[in-house]
Amino acid sequence: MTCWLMKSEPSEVSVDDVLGMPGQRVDWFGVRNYQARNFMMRDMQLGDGVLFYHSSCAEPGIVGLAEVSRLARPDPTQFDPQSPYYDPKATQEHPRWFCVEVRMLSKTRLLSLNELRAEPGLQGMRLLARGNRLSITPVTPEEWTLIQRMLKRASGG
DNA sequence: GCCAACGTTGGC
DNA sequence: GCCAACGTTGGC
Repeated sequence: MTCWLMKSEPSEVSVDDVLGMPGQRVDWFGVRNYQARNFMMRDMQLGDGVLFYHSSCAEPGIVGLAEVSRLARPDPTQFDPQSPYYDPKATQEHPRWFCVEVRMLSKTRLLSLNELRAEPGLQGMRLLARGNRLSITPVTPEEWTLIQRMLKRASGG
């Protein structure tokens, strides 16, 4: 099993939003970066673990545990002229953008970006790499295990 | 709002 | 294929 960290802006789709959706499932629409798309298209498997991360907000960090619940399929928003994610170069025959479906397993405490940065075992984490802007990044098994342990600890220390 | 860093576009 | 210009991300 591969694990992933997936960023979402809570003003668009928050962890609580997903928990309120049928089956606690959400389509990961709106990815418009080829690297992130390729992770979804080529690498994600059913049951892959997902760290749900809030970005572009007051308290960025991990806020939930989820899993890949459906394999990649064309992102419908690319075909919708009313959508901010509309892509005029995409066609039904040749879609450009794909999305997986993610199912929230549990809300966690906020594991803040600062706390992740301060953890010696996470110095190589892709999320924390200088200049990283990717909205989907792989998480190694070691990082995954360590983060599970951190989530069980109280925050602030 | 600022700005560093990165990705994409398009002329050549 | 190069690369300057531009747009976006995302923390602060």
